[in-house]
Formats: sequence, structure tokens, C-alpha cells
Amino acid sequence: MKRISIKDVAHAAGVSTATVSNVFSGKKPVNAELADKVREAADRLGYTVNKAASQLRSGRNSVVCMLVPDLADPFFTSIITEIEHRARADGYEIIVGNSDDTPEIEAGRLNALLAWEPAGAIVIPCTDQLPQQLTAKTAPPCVLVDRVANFGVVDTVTIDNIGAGESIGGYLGKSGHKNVLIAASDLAIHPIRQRADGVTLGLKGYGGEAKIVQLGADPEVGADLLSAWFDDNTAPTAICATTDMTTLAVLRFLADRQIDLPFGVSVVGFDDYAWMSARRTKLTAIRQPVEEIAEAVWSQLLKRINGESGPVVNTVLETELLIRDSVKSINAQGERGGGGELLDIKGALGRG
Amino acid sequence: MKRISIKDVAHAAGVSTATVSNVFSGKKPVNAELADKVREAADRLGYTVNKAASQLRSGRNSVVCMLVPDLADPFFTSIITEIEHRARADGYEIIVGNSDDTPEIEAGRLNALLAWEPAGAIVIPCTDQLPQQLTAKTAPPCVLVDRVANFGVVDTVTIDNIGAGESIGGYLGKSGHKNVLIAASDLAIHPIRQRADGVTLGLKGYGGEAKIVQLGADPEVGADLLSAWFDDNTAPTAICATTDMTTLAVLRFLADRQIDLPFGVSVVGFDDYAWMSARRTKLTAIRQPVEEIAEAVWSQLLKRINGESGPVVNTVLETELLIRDSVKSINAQGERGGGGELLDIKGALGRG
DNA sequence: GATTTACTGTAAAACGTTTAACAGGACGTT
DNA sequence: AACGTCCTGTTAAACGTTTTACAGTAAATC
Repeated sequence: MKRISIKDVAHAAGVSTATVSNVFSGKKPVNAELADKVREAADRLGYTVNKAASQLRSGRNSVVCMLVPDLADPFFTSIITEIEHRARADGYEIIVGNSDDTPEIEAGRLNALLAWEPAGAIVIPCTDQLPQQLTAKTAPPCVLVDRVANFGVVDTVTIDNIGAGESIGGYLGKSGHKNVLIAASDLAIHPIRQRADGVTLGLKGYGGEAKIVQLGADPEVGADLLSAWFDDNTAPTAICATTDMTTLAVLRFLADRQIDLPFGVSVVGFDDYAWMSARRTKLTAIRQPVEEIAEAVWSQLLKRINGESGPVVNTVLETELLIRDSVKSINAQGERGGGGELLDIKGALGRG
Repeated sequence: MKRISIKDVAHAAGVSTATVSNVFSGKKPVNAELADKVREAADRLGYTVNKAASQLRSGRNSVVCMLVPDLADPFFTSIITEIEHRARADGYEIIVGNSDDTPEIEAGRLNALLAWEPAGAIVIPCTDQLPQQLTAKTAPPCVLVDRVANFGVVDTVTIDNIGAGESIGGYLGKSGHKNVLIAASDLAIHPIRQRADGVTLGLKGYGGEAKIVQLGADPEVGADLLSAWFDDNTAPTAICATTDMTTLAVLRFLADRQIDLPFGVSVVGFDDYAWMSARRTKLTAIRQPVEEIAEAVWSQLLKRINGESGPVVNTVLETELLIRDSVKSINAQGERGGGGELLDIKGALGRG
């Protein structure tokens, strides 16, 4: 079964291969009648242009690679989804890789992906260390997302992590919570540290205080760790999570202990997913602007792909605190809790 | 900035390009000392083999493409995740596409993906109609997953949908539910129809009956549709979902109406995700064997990639009903509900 | 010692496309 | 009429790799 090539089409249509190429690429105008003949022949033979050959010769590639720490994390997959939509609209394909949150695997995957000489790369790093492949002279344009610690060397899109934490801390403080537990995944991850710091900062304005526990990336393990923590410490009146996975860990722990929301304890989640609203007590949570993140990433990458060479761009997006029913107000004044009040607290509170 | 090629490495190491190629591909043995010299030169120059050129010449491709109806559906992304893991282990990359549940887009995406001449294709079709690109003589080996209606023409991996439904129906029937509502996404999708039929079948053995409502693929819209249905019909004692999205729709509806689980109504979900166990009342649900599905898909595809040409293989995997706390027993005999009982009801009930 | 065999390495052709350079005709301008 | 310009098409040379065919050497066999 021989692959049918541009030569076969050219022969069948009685033209040169260059003309066939022009018909499909649109690089040069081609007589309409002739073009029809070419297309007809191509259809008849079932011809499609071979991407590998096309890329090899032209040096241009319609593939963009994307590397994330964990393909099982809904936050990452939701970003992939949104970016894929936009990339497709511009004629690009997305090839995905999973770094398993391990720098060595990340490096290996990155090499494998870069061997495609992609038009661009989108990376959610698994560590604070920027993979050096991305700064090489031969590296394609690249945008770093979410887990970013080093700014200024390559384009990035992140959220205002401190602001997000602050809005949580501020809201909890305002609701009368003085004793808050921050359920962090891993403080070695820069943005997580920032979120935690933000919570502490926001709480401070109301005289509240926060303790921190690290739960890792697995909800089940996290629930156990949290359980152990509760055995050794005095219970907080509120828990706030710093990632979707820790949100799950917290909720799982509370379910296991049959602690009711928000009466047993108040909870603020991180990220907003459909299941958070599909509960008796809907979860108050930070919404990361996934669509805006995807939009910022893709538009920036596309600019670079198209040769725009300005200075490094670090986009920082604001989050939103979605106030629902999982935080109880325990003010002396006796404000009602459990939703209803429409505070307009955004991540932007008191910041740029 | 000239790309450094195999020639540069060959020159630097003082060997021919063929030798460099052999060092990297391992196709032919190469003197250890010479190989080291080549690797050293490659490292120094920062050489990586160009996939496009490699593929063009060899006709072999290390990329496998995967097309799903909705990249935002956790069920699909969980399958992608598992397959990516296995593919990586065997040296393949995954390139993903989203068909948006639309046959036209599916066809377009498929063409774009097949232009890469991938080593194989994994498709979760969006309709009962098998895309004809996959049956063309030039098509790569292909495995169809999940949403399959036509068997026997191409390799498939599916679950036993009737069996899954039967185990739900049987369990609900046994628990005394005579009046069950099936929350289907879209009955035009063959496996969904089968799941619904299975529920009816399982219920019949206990004298129960099922009504069906179609909620579509969006949980929010689905919750509203369900709400409208409840306004027009007598309430069932149990609702069972047929997909992860309908599970969400049901739960959202119940939360909106503040109906408690399992006392207000019993619920059986479809698919098993972390959030289902992170609730006060843990959800009884069908667990699809995602890992086994991925394993079956990948091993079958790999066989075909490696040239195995036996007859079409249709793998059917059994599901498992995870009995937790969201179904109340309403037997006359007064069996206790709300979990605790360890029924061993599997999708395999009375089937092959 | 001559012949075979095994082993390593090389030269050069090929994969299917894009594109630079060119050719020829039609048309407009001097 | 001669020349330049535009327009449309072709020829042939790349792109970076793999692989076939071959060559040279060393070891093994007769």
C-alpha cells in the first residue's frame, strides 16, 4: 500500500507538484479552474499533505506542546481544554505531556516534546526551577503558567496568589474567624507559599491567626494527614484550601468525621468546579479565571510564534472569591452566616 | 541561528552521519568508544534528532493521536491520563483533539490528526457513526473506546453497559425501590440507551419500574431540566445517573431543592471520582474501570502498531457497583439503608 | 595460506514537501 | 516596435534523517 504523494496528485491533475502545493497552502495564487482540477484529483486519490515532510521543508510547525505536572488534576486539564479550543481555531494542534511532578521526568518529557520542533511550548513547571531547555537559543517561544517562581526571563501567566489568599483571609476575618487552618499542598511550591502568606496577611487585619498544614497532592492521603493534625491540635473554626486537591482532602476528612458544613467548621475551597455547587452546602471558593488564563497564554504565545519580539510579558490575573454557603459568620455582632450576603470581595482587594 | 543537524555531530565526532544515526536509534551496534565520542559531541552541540525528518524517512511515527468528544469531561480526561502514562512508557507521545460532540468537527479534527500519519489512533466517537477516515486503507491502526455502537469492524474497548445498568437496577430493586427515575444524558448515544435498558431490566426482577429523562451533557442545564420534570411528574424514590455529567446534574438539582440524601431520595451515580467520597453522604456509584480500559486500549493498539493482524478484537470490561451511603433501603422487611451492607453486586450479574 | 564469515563503519539515495529561481505569455507603457 | 511588468506556472534544489548497498578489517574455518 503505497502512500499517495503530491507527485501522484500532480500527475493525475496534469500539473507540477509546485502547483499542487500552492493549491493547498495558498502561498501563491492558482488559476481557479486548475485549482479545481487539482482538488478533484486529490479527493479522488484520497490525498492529504504529509505534515512531517511539510514541516521538515518549511521549518514551520503547526503543533504546540504542553507539559503539565499532573494530567489527572482537573485544574490542569481544564486549562488544556481551553487552550486546545483556541489553538484549534488558529490551526494549531496540541500535544500533551505529563511531568508527574518530577523534575527529571519533566526534563525528559520536555526533550521528547521539543524534538518535534513545535511552534511553541506551554509549560506548567513542577518546580521553581525553570527548565533550561526552554532558555536555550534553539528553544521555541514559550509561556510558563501557574507554577511560576522566576519572572522576567520568559513570558508567564499567573494569578495574583497573594491577592487570592488575602481575599480568603479577609473574608474569614470579617466573618469573625480568628483561628484558621490553611490546608496547603506543598509550601515548596512558590505560589502555594504565596497563597498561604496572603491568607495570613488578610486575616491579620482582623486580628486572626492562621496555622498551616501540608497535605500533598493526593486527596486521600491529605485527608489522613489532616486527620492526624486534628488529633494533635486544637480545632480551628475555619479551614481554607490552597488547591483543588487540598479542597478535596479537606472535604473528605470532614465527611469521614461527619463534621457538618458550615456548622462544624467553615471551609473555603480553591478553584471552582461543578461538583462544588452540587452539594447541600455549596462551597465558598476562589475561582481561578481559567478561560482568561487560557486566553492570555494563547494570545501571548501566538504573538511570539508570529515573531513579536518585545520584552518579556508577565501577565497576572485576578481571582474571585465566590461566596456561597460554607463559611459561617461567628461575629460577636451575630451576623448571619451560611450564604445570602453578597460581599464583593475580589482578589484585587487593595492591590494593582 | 542554524539548527544543528546530524551532519554537524558527525563532523564534530569525526564519523559518518549513519554512525550517529545508529548511536541514537540503536539499529546497528556501534563501537562503544566511538559511540561515546558521538554522544559527547551531541551533548556539547545540544543536538536532538529531528522527529519530522526521522518520521519522513523511516515512515515510523512515535505519535499516537487521541480524539474525544469533550476535553472538559473528567471521564475522558482520566482515560487520556492513563493512556498517556502507558504510551510514554513505550516511547510514544499523545496528541489530543476535541470533537466538541459534533460529527463535522470530529471529521475535521480527525483529518488534521491523521495528517501526522500517527502510529495509531484512539477515538471516542461522538456519534454512532464510525468516522470513515478510520476505515480507509491508509488509516493507521485504531481503537474505538466507550461510545461504540458498531462492533466487529474495528478494535474496540467498552464496558458492559447493560450489565452496569442491570447492577444498578438490581440493587435498587432489592432495596425496595419500585419507582425509579433514570437520568440519561442522551438516549441517541447507544451505550446510554443500553445503560438505561439495563436499569429497567434489573428493576423488572423486583417488580420495579423506571422512567427516563434526558438531561444532556451540561450539569447546570441538566439540573434545570430535571427540576422541570419533577414539577410535572410524581417523585421517584430513587434516581440513577448514566454518566458523570448527569450525576452532577442530579446532585445539583437536589442541592438546589435542599433534598437530603438518602432520605429525601436515593441516588446512584455513574463513574467514581474523588469528590463523590468527599461528601457527608458518600455516593453509591458505578465505577468504570478506567485503568483497565486504558490498559486494554493501549495494549491492543500497541499490538496492531507492531503489526499483529488477527481478527477484530472487541474488549468488554465489567463495571463495579460501589455501595456507599446514598441509597436508602425501603423494603417492607425494614432492612437498614444508608450503607453498611456489603452486597457484592457487580456488572457481571448473570452475564458472560 | 586461502577462503569464508562476522563485524563495523561509510557513501549516497530516498522519504514528501516547500520554495527560490526561472520561463513564458499577456498586457501596458514609452 | 521595443521594453518592462505582472501573472501564472514549472524545474529542481533543498530540509534532516534512515537505510540499502557496499567496503574494509579481523577472526574463524578449511
